[in-house]
Amino acid sequence: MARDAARPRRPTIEDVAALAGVSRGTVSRVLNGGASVSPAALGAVRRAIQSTGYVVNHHARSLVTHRSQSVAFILSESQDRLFTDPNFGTLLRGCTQALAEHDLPLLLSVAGSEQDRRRVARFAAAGHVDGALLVSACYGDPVIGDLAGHGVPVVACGEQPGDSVPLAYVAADDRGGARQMVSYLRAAGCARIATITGPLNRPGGPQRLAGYRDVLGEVAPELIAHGDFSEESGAAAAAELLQRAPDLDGLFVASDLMARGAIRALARAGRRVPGDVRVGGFDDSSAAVTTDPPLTTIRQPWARISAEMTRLLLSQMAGEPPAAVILPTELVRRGSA
Amino acid sequence: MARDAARPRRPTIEDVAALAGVSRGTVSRVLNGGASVSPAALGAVRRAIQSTGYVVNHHARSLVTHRSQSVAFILSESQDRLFTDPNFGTLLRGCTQALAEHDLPLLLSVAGSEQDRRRVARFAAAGHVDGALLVSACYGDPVIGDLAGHGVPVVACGEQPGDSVPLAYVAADDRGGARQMVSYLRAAGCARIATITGPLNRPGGPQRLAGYRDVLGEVAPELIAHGDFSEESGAAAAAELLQRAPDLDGLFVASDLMARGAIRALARAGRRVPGDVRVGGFDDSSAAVTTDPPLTTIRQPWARISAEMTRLLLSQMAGEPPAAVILPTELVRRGSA
DNA sequence: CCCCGTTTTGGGAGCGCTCACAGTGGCGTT
DNA sequence: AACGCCACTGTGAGCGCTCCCAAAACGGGG
Repeated sequence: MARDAARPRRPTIEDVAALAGVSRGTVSRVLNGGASVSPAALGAVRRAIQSTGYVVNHHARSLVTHRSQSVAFILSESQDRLFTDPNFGTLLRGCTQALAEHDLPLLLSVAGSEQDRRRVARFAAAGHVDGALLVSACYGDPVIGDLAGHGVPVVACGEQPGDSVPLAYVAADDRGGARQMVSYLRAAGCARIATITGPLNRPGGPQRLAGYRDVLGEVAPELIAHGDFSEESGAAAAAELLQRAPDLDGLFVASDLMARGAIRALARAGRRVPGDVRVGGFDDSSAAVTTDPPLTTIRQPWARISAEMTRLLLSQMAGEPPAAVILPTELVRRGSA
Repeated sequence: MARDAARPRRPTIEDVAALAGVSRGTVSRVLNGGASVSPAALGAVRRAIQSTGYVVNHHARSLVTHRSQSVAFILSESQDRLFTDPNFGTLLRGCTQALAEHDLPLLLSVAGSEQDRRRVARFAAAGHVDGALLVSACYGDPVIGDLAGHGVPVVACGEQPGDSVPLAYVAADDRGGARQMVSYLRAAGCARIATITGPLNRPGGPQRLAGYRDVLGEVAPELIAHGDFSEESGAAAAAELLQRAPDLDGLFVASDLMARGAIRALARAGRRVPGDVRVGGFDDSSAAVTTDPPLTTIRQPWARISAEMTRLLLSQMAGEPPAAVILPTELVRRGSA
């Protein structure tokens, strides 16, 4: 087989040592930072590594260090909603990049079903990864407790309250962002501002509703409809709101994707945006620029979120206790409000 | 640290052996299929595994077997276009799932820059993964030759012609699909059918243009515009076409995302779809249902594509030679044509 | 009852690495 | 000149597993 011919035998640390005229130990020292290695030896080893094309064998190293040098990115979410939401992709990309800078490969685990979740938890708890980034789990997701409980460093995206183990997380200031948007709508002259919430058992859901209430106080229940962050649910919720409160003139939607659905539903009902109804979204995902008119929304700082998640994970892996980070949001004015 | 307390010492194969009253070797045999192990021993070992909560140490195993039991999913694409295109997500999800069924974790590598590509290639060639799924590389991407040349099993998504090493790939029948769509447009009465192509140095690009030409023969150059698969490029190309050939009444766009842009551009120019211009897309990605009107398009069988890619990779990992698979497409009628 | 072929089993060797420890030698002090 | 110190280097042990070979156990014939 060509494969065997092409891979005669990978050079080992011993080969490098022999070529450099030093011992295994010295090569190992060079590989791990080069402390207390003479300049001569260091040079020789570097040259030997170059000329043999040596690459460390992670498995051998991990076997003794007990660290796998990789982290899992766990997407705990029903399959279909998974990659339709542009936020996932943005986050995944950011984390891959941030981890790559630390030479940490990212293991992608999709845990859609309960069974998947158990499989993934077992895998991570078995020490196959040094830590995990957890995304979009519902509150109280057992996978979380399992991992953090087993002493695996975990950082979640979004707050995870009601969990016994203190869980590190990074989140945008959902509540504050919602306040920003609703205040903005009111300042723009809206008198009857409705909202479409996300699922209240998922990160971001309750906080954005709370922000809405912070500004408007106790609003009439007919002004609040619930979605599940998907585009279709946004359209359905908007139709429902129009039924219940035909006089609404402002609409705060808890995600861009739902906002896109809502705008479509409004158009279908003959309402002009922003003429009749001003619409504000949340996320500033790629969906925000594909609505007509483009969506005024709250920007989540995804790049910083992924960077902070990675930083927090690394610090936990280094033994620091779990921490939480809340990042500020920003209002992005486009055409819809 | 809590972490150390929670992980006293993971049970090893030796612990299991002791508890089951057998030797290491026997436990290992059970772990690897249980051939020539007496029923009594098998039962005892299984019970011991249960009660100790033993999980194999991949690193130790990999060290001796020289297989890492994981595969890389390499996205060789400029950063920004990466996750905006819903196709990537769909494919990634499909592959993750298909691999999970074989208990193979997926290592996600994003190789946006030339430097990234080298890093990723080195990583994969170093034997850290048993194989790689390659997505959206431009033709002649050096990363490909490197890997396949080093004897790493690779399966690409989309044809990779012009490469010296025979490379396994899975693709939808791009040319046939394009023919289907263009024929459909013509049968619907379109007399001046223009096209917006994808980049001609990327999988799918040239084939879809070829399919268009198969049906229409040598068309006037003003009917052909080029995009890069992104939504914006679709809008720009459509505007350009409208300029050059104001009388066009049919438009075949080589991706849904570009089609969405094109439809927006047409609307802006006052053309009604499908009244004035019938528009056909390609992909049937999630973008197809978010256009107005919904997009008539060619469905790429993503689920089968990921399944076939995985199957091909596994077969190559088992020593089979690389093969290619072309999957049929299907026309999906919606409102735009 | 012994012999021989066939399961089944035990355990040594070794995968490639890190870690700890025991040198080795150069150099400044007393 | 003898000593201690320090920077550096070599080496044995061992991480947890699989592989392989030889030994043990088991049966069925002769």
